[in-house]
Amino acid sequence: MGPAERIFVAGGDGLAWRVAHGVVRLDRISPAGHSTFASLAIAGDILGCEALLLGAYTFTTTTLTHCELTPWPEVKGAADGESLLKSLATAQRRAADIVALRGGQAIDRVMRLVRLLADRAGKVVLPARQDIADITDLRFETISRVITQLERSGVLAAVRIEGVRAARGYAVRYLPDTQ
Amino acid sequence: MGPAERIFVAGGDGLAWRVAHGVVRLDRISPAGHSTFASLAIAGDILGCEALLLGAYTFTTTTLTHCELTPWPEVKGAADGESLLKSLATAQRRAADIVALRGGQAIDRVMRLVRLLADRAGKVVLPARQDIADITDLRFETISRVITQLERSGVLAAVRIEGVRAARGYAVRYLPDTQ
DNA sequence: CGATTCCTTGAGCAACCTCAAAAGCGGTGG
DNA sequence: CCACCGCTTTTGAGGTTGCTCAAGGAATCG
Repeated sequence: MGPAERIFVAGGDGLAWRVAHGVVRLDRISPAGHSTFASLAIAGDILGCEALLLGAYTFTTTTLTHCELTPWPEVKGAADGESLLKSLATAQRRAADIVALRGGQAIDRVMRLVRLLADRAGKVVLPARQDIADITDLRFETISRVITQLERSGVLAAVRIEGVRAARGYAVRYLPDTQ
Repeated sequence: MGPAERIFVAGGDGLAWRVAHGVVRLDRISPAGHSTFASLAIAGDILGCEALLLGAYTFTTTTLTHCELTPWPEVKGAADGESLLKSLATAQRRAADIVALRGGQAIDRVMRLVRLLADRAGKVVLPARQDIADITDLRFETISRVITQLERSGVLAAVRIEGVRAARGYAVRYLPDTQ
């Protein structure tokens, strides 16, 4: 799937998915109907497994970058206690990551997000400025300024990303750092 | 348990618990050893169920108010897929609540927390200023000023809380509101 | 090539932070 | 009972970060 595509909608029913590649945004929908950022899912995370029991998705999900999703569980009926518990533990840790993305100075929030999304080699395709702003609870103008600053200081460098059409990627310096 | 007591420590092993009453703080411990706020657990939430599978708690947990905890699951071996999945769904929603506590203006963050912690009747025992500050990513001086402002404007009123020794409680007006 | 959307940059302002001092609160021991 | 200690909370004054509003530039898509 490309960026900015809807995967499923809160309240609907359907399968669960594993994010094989890419970044997915989870939004909670208020009674009034407007959506607020709730969480992120990245490679390895499970999406929508609550629907297996409850028959309804909790969040509305949207791709923020090019994404690959695979049905979960791979084998029907294999959603046993152990795999669910592992999924729960991952979700808890991911939630703590997201909370951390909303604390501290603007530049630190953005760098924490960059590190969260970067692959081992330090390559990363960032979401749109407005999505980064929603994630970090900053304004998109602030995100723009911070990224400009990071480029000028050499922490981020624009690079071609192979295999992803029309996506501007970055190479990140100082990857192994303060978590 | 009283306030500011340690329940369990990240990396340790032990039982899982259900929060019957009170507010519990979850902290992630960095490799360097200093702890950062990760999440909250309130009445009904499950604590440390990841240790049932992994043999190690993910977070360090501390009580923020007077708390009652009960072992979970109530019946040994009853931690089946269904109850785990329900616990997972609750944890996801709680995580979204916490993320929301770190967005918007200071007064809105504090009020969102107050509403999250208040009981049906609108009574609430708040955590210490410093803990509220850690939760909302504000400074404790800011929390103090905001609470003073809420008292002066009549949104919060100091009250006696029955059955809790030496705890200053508040009554909250405007409970059923923007979530 | 025009339309739309996203991104960049600037200038002034408001919200929150920092630093500091003093007051309140709870426990301990004379 | 009162004096003292440590810790938390309150309050003030001034500084900084990030927000608001605005305008123009770049990218994308039909």
